[in-house]
Amino acid sequence: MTADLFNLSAVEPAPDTAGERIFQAARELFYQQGIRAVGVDAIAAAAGTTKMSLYRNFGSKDQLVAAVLEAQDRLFWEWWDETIARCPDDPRGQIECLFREFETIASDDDSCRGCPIANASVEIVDTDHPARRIVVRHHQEMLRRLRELAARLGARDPDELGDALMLLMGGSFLSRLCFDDLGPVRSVSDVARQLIDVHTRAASPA
Amino acid sequence: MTADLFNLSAVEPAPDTAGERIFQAARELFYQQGIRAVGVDAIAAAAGTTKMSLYRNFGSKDQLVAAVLEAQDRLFWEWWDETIARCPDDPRGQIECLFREFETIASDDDSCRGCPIANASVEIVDTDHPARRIVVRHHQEMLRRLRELAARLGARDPDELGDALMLLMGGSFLSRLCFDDLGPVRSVSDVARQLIDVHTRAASPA
DNA sequence: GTGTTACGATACCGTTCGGTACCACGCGAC
DNA sequence: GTCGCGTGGTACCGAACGGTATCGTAACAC
Repeated sequence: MTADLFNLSAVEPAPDTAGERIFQAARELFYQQGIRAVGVDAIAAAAGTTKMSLYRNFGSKDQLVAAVLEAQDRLFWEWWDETIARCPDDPRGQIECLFREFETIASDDDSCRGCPIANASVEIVDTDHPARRIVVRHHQEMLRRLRELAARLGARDPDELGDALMLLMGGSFLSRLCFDDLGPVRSVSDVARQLIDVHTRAASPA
Repeated sequence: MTADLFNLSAVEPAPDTAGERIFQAARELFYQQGIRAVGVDAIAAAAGTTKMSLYRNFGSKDQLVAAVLEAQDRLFWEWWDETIARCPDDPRGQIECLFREFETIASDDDSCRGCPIANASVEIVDTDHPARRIVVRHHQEMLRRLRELAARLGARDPDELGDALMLLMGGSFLSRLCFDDLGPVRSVSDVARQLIDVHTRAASPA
C-alpha cells in the first residue's frame, strides 16, 4: 500500500460536495490531458455537476488550477515525509529509499504522466499566474531537501550531489512522458546509489 | 559561435516566403508560450501574413506543429553531430564535450525554455497526433546514441550509463522550466563526468 | 498575349472557450 | 413556518478557437 504521489483517487475523505467532486475531476483531467486541453465544461461534466458550482467554489479556472497544484504539492511532501520516516537518522538510507520507491511507483503505474507540477510549468508561462509561484516553490524546496540530505550524509559537495539527484528525479518524470515504454527510469535508483557512493567515497583514487 | 540547439533565428537561409515566415514564427511562439497557447491567428500575425497562407502551406495546425518538431529534431542532431565530431574516436571526450556545451548553452540562454520536443509531450497526449511519433522517436534515438557512446567508451553497464546520461539531460531541460534561476543545471556536466568515471573505473574497490 | 503560381485581404463558418445571470429546488437552522 | 445556503438547470455573453471560401493581384513562365 504505497502512496502514489499524485494521481491517487482520494486526497481527503472525499465528502460528496460539488466542490470536492470538481476538485478531483480537475486533478485527474489536468494530469491526464494537460491543463489547457481541459475546459471548465469538461470538468463540470466529469464531476457530475455544472459550471456554476465550479465558479461558486473556485472563482476561476486559474484559481482552480492553483488549488489543484497546491494539493499535489502537499501530497508529494506527505509521501516524501512518510518515506524518509522509515529510515530515521539515516540520510543515506532515506535517499535510497526515496529513489527506490519513486522508481517503483513511476514504473508500475501505467497512467503515470510525469510530475503534474513540472508539467504545469510547460503550459503556464505567465509569471503572474498563481500556479507559477507554486511550481517554482515546489522545485526549490525539492532541491533544498535533496541538498540537505546530501549534507547530512556527509557528501564532499552536498550541493552538487543534491543537484544530481534533482536532475535524476526530473529526468525520470520527463521520461515517462517521452517514451512509450519505461525508458531510462528503470535505472534511476541504481544511478542515485552510484552518485551517493561517488560523493561519499574517501577520496578520488585517480 | 555555438549552435543553439533549438531557438536559433534561422534554420535555413530563410527565403522570404510566406511559408517560411509562418514556420519561423510558429517555432518561436510554440517554444516560448506553448503549443496550445498559440492560435493560428497569432502565428499568421507574427509572420506578417494571413491564416490562409498558413493553411495553404501546412494544411492544418497539427501538421504545422509536426513540421516544427521535425525541424527541431533535425536541428538537435545537427548540433549533436557537430559537437561529437570535434572529438573523433574518443567516445569519452565526445560525451564530455556534449554535456559541457549543453550546460553552457542551457545556462547562457535566458530564453531557454527546456526542450521543445519534450515540452510537446506534455501538451500532446493523443497517440495518433503526428507530433507524438516525433517526440517518441527523438527520445528513443537519444537514448540509443547515449547507450552506444557508453558502450564504445567501455562502460561496464553501457545501457545503465546511457540511461543515467539521458536522465541528466532530461532533468536539465525540465529544470530550466521549473526554476526562476539556473537551478541544478549548473552541475550537469560535472555529474556526467562522475558517472562516466564510475562506469569505467577498473572495479568497485568496496 | 495566356496561363500558372503564390500571395494578401476579408468575410465567414461552426464550435468551444472562460465566465455570468437567473431561477427553482432541497436542505438544516432557528 | 421561513430563512439562508448550497446546489442543479439552463440559457446566455463576448471572445477566441481551427478552418474555409472568395476575390484580386503581382510575378513569372511559355
